[in-house]
Amino acid sequence: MAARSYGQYCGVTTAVELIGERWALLIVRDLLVGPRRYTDLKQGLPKIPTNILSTRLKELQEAGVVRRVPLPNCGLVYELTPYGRELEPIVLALGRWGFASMGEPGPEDIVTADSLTVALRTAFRADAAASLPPAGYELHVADVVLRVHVDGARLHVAQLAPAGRPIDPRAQGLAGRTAGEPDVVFAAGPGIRLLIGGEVTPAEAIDREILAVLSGDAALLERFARTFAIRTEPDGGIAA
Amino acid sequence: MAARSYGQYCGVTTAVELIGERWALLIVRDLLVGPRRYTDLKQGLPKIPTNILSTRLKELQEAGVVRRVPLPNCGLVYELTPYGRELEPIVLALGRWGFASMGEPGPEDIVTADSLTVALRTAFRADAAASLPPAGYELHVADVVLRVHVDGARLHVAQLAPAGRPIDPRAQGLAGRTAGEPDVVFAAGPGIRLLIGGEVTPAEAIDREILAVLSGDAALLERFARTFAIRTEPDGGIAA
DNA sequence: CCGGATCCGAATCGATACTG
DNA sequence: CAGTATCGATTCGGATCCGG
Repeated sequence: MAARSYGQYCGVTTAVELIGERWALLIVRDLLVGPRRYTDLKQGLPKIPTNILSTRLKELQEAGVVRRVPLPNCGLVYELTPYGRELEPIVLALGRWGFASMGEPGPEDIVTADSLTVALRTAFRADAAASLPPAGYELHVADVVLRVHVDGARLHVAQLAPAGRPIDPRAQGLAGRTAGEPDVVFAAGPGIRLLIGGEVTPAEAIDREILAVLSGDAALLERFARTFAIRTEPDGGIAA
Repeated sequence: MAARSYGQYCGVTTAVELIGERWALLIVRDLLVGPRRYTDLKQGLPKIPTNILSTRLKELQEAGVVRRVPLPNCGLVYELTPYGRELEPIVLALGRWGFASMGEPGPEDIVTADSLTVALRTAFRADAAASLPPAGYELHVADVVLRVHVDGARLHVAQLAPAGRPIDPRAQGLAGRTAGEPDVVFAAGPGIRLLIGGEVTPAEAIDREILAVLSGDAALLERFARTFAIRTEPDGGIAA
């Protein structure tokens, strides 16, 4: 095998040889949310060919990034090793960087539960959240529903939909019952990017129908916008 | 054009579409050191096919990462845009992450001036350096010679060899005359990785002929090892 | 020499079908 | 559920060539 080498003895080169192949970092992104079955990954990455998925999983295991874990009951999951988890700050930083270049979504572009979960993590401002009271949000984007709890500098995201079969049967029932009801429930389209990016205020977002409050206290959207923010500078750069 | 899309509306995906193609991040790595001509890049990435290099440069320009700048006298250089420079912490973090997986170099693996320069930046500990007196090092690895100056939390690296034609003719002569003579001059092979990784002490490195002091004060190697360090944990993780 | 463009075989990727 | 097999479409790699 010996993946096509760049022929350099250098840490960056080594890293790119390990996780630079097509799709590899997106697999890592989804596994950052939690262990996933082969099928979960396939659904979270609808356009990945199955042979590529299995090839990448093998390569990532060989690289020590991913581990294959048989489940006690049946089936198996892939999960990040501690070494793989070290990629978290890098993937989040890449997500912030790429955010500045996201235009309008193409007709084929979708939002998945895992990508949105990671997106919230990339935008999460622990510093800003720490000085705000705890809050629970329920966020609907396309067919994805996330229950988001912010408590001080801690962020917790649960995926209510699409509801895949839970990996751990003991988790059954916990999925829907996540630390009480949310304080506000709202639905958004891809334009939520504008809110995160600070290009519109929550009020403007509602006005322009980028976002709609389904229930709860609409005033909490202000707090949401302060908690999840990626401010891009005029030159495309990322502030703070 | 519309590069092969991953079909997701997500910051990480966007980032990977912009800089995830083969060779792209290595071009960025070299440009982080400074503006480079087409030929410089080709020499710094000896295994890149020239059509790939020009394709990538076009794509990176389109992505707003790289800018093509005609020189006043003649020729032209490529340089990172402010947006491209935002990748610096990401590339450095990737270099640290990949460092943990660098084994012995293969027979075809080389060390280039730019890759070694970036490697020093990835390993640089501003916090440790800040509490140490200023120091000048001259480092020889293969045919690369770097003049490294550390002054508090500031790191400056000049490339003495291989001596390419300077981009700015006014810089002529400055190349060799970099803020006085170094305090210590030493030569190393790929085993310098062990010193940076904390697997050997400077004394052991000299004993095992990983490193040889050519002139100056060998005691300064202790300071070098504290200034440039990537500590990897048993699981392959990266400490601090 | 610099800054590429062109051509072509080899390797990889993508889409679909199929299997234990 | 968790992949393997197949095969055409793309991309990559290596070499050569070209205009300034």
